Amino acid sequence: MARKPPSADSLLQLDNQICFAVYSASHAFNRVYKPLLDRLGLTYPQYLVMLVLWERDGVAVKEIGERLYLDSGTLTPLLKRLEQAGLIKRARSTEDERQVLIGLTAQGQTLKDKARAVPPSILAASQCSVAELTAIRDEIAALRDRLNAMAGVNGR
Amino acid sequence: MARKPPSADSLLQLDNQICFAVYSASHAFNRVYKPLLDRLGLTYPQYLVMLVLWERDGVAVKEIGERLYLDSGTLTPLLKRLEQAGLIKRARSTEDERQVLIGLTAQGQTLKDKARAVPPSILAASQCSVAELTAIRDEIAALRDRLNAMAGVNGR
DNA sequence: AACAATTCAATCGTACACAATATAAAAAGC
DNA sequence: GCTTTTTATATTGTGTACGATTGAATTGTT
Repeated sequence: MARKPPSADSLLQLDNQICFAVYSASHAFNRVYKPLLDRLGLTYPQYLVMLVLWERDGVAVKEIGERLYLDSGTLTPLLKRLEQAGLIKRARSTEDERQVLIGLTAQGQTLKDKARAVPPSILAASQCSVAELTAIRDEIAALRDRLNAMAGVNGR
Repeated sequence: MARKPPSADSLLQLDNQICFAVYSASHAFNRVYKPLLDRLGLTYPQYLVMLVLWERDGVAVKEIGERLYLDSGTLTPLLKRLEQAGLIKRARSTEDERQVLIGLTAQGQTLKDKARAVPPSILAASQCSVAELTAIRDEIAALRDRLNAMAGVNGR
């Protein structure tokens, strides 16, 4: 058995772990988003749901879950709060009554205009060029997809 | 009114947002970690606290919070669960009674040996070279630090 | 047609995460 | 010395996250 390398346990060191970098960056993003989203009356996961709906209206809960990698246990109460806020409506599909279709209300549609102000503010806060952010984004997304494949999550 | 440009609202598209890449990657990491950490009887945030303590024992709650970017509202109940599990002990500092010092129990020390198996498994799941992961890690950490600076979070 | 297997959403229990507030100890100012 | 301010932790309330289970609806198979 060989002796330990010079920096014993370096793999267990917090700052060496990519997962912690990602975990803490996620929180950091949330902190930057919060004041911006407060103006829209949304939390960050709620904002993600709205992004999905602004891309395509009238989606089943399951599809929202597939796009955001969230399950019904998370989405059901979140969607109820969005409904409470008057931004979406929930209705069982008539073709397949197992599904609940999520649609935007007029108010939910309108909110998109205010939301356009958000991404530029984030870009500014990151103090990065668009090219840099795009590169990191694609690397992280690729890493995420490999991890999800490993954990048996079916992608989009 | 002009027609929409080819990629109207591209900034609002889910997959174009780096924050979503980070957010979803963080969840993906959690999914990969879960079965590994279940064997240690830890959740991921609990594992992070243990990493801090394995690096240096007998730290105040505040310092743990600074390293992990978490506040007492998160840490207090988490630390109580770790105490319940017999991995740590909590004791008010005698010099400064505002501080609660967190120390490893013998059992908490021992757990480090089992924990050494975790990082290699993560590395394998990522299907990346160490060099690639290191590069992404440092980019994300740098981004996180800029975002935190923007949000007024005092670094380490 | 009948029934087993699957799918989808909801529910429940546990565990973060953070804002806001409370409390108590220590430090600073006068 | 005594008040004010700051600091460290704890508490409470709201909102995610996710595993496990349930129940209703659909599909697949015989």
